Amino acid sequence: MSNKRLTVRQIAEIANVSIATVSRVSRGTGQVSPETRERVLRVIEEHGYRPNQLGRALAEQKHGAVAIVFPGLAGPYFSELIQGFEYEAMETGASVHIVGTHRRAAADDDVLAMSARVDGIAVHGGTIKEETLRRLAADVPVVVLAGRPLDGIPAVRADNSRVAELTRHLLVDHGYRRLAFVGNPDGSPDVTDRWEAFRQGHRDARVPAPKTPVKIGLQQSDGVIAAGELFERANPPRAIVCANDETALGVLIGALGRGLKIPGDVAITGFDDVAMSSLVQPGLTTIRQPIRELGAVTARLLLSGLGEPGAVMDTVLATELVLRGSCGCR
Amino acid sequence: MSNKRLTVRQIAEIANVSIATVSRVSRGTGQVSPETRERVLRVIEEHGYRPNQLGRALAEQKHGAVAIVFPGLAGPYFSELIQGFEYEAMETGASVHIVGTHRRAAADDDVLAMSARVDGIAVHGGTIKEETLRRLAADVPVVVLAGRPLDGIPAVRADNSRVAELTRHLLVDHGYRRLAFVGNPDGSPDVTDRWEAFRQGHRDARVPAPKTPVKIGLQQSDGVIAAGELFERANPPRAIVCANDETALGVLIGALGRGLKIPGDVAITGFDDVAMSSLVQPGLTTIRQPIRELGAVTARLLLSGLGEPGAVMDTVLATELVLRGSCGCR
DNA sequence: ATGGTCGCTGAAACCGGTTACTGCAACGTT
DNA sequence: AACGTTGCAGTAACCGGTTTCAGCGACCAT
Repeated sequence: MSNKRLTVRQIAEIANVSIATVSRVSRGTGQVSPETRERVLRVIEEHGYRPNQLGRALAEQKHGAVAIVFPGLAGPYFSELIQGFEYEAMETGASVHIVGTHRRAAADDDVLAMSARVDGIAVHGGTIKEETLRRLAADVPVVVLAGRPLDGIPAVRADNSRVAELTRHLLVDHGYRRLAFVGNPDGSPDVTDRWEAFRQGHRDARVPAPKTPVKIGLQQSDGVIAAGELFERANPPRAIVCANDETALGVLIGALGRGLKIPGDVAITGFDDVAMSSLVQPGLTTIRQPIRELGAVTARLLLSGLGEPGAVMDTVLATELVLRGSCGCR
Repeated sequence: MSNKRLTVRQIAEIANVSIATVSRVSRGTGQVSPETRERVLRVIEEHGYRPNQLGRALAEQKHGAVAIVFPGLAGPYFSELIQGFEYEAMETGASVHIVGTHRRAAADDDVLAMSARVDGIAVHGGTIKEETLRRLAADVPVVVLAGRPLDGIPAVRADNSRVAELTRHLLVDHGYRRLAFVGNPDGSPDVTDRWEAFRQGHRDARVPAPKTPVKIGLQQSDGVIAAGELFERANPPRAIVCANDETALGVLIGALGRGLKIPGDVAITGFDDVAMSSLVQPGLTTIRQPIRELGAVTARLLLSGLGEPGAVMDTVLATELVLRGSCGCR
């Protein structure tokens, strides 16, 4: 029943005014006499007129939309992140495009093409090549989400260095030795930082750190796989620091499935503090990062225009150590 | 370094042709002599010209974009679904808008507003009011995803009736009595259908079905909560049929945390067959639905135009019973 | 030589809005 | 009475593409 939408000119004709006046009334700008406004409003109401988004966008020279680029959206982390971003964007009247690069061959090209459709793009750290990122930033405002600033491209991220504190806690407060790190530092800037902080924690405690991490993805199922590898070792780790809660929960499930006691046989920690982490038995010791806020701040930054002068280049949100049972506390 | 983009007219002037010719060359339509084409292409190449998306969209009267509306995107189900949708849409050159209605007060209005920005909208079952859905469909092509067709609005969904077969398997093949259903039929059409099929399975086996389900959300953490309720009952269920794998995994974690044996003390089943389900110990008996394909089919349907005549009104994708250890098999 | 066809190209209309500028009438000031 | 403001509304240009239609020269057939 899609009857053709009316245009400004038709509304103008019906209301017996010019298109300029219709536009002024519909967007509430400029001055219009009360009677005229009333009359035009009635006509608009009656015919359910809503200005065509394309015409408006072309005239205003802006899309009223932003995009968020991320690897794939598996797990609560990305869900929260995107919802935070989307909620904030919608609040400002901007719609949100998504581009998942996972499983896509020409991802970088797709991202570049997206620049023609939006007023700004948030790119999750580690999803596209630096070179692509630079070219993208030449076309449209860009913010790196969960990564480091690059050549004038601002970033929004969480304080990953707190993993050093967590590591120190395991080494010093609990006296554990033989820690393992689960996560692939090559995959994302976040994991790079956390692995680095893990090693820093060892240095701080003057304990030698493991040479390599267990390189694996960030999903719960990856954690289960990691558990398989770690617990089959001749000399399994006493404590496992995971790059995020998802993998930590996977490791935890893998451990429980093997009849291991947590934290008696092995301590496990994560990063994020997702909903599940406080529900499992024992509760997962982790580092809380404000995921939703991360997305929201990014959206705000993107939509605030990214003015040249004293622009914010690096926004680091505070994180917090959350001690529960899985590390041996309590 | 955002040097202003060149327009058709500028390219035309440089190449010494008319804007019509530039347009013809850039989009490869109409006939242009080889030499002219070559010359224009060179200019386009040199200046990195790419047609402005807004101008093009206005002229072509289409956005080149579709939207997907869903409650919230927690869990692997929505991830897969959206990725399937997005991948297929991108393949066709359409970009994807997302609208999460979770936590949003004016969700219905937002969805309606979105209709001005896209060529089609996929709405996940149960996210907006039927009335809104109807009004939406008056403006733009709509497909209901994981729900039933409504007044000429086509739907794409999975065969939920297989839950009856699963229920029969638990009742007859394993001889369990006292089954419980975890999931809220009021929340989504999928759960409504599965609850209905659960009762049908009881009728088929001539066993009285429980009066009410455990009304709870679809996330893993909800499953943990459901476990709390079920296992504290005086007469806990012998088998638990969950509305999806997420809650089933939550229930499983809750059961393991209480030291219960699966399937010895309690059998647990899910729906979806997400990655985790084959990794837990014991493996989760579930019903596999082609989530990705569901999203992809929806996108294809939306982008194929939804022609009037013999249009497909209801697409039901096949599901498959996957028997693993959690029901007592093996 | 004339008329018709074909291949190529350009002028101009169009998509549907926004807005700078202009004009007009009513009013107040000297 | 002449002149400057002020409030309101319309004309037309513009945003950046696509596409219809017409024109023009080359070629071929009569």
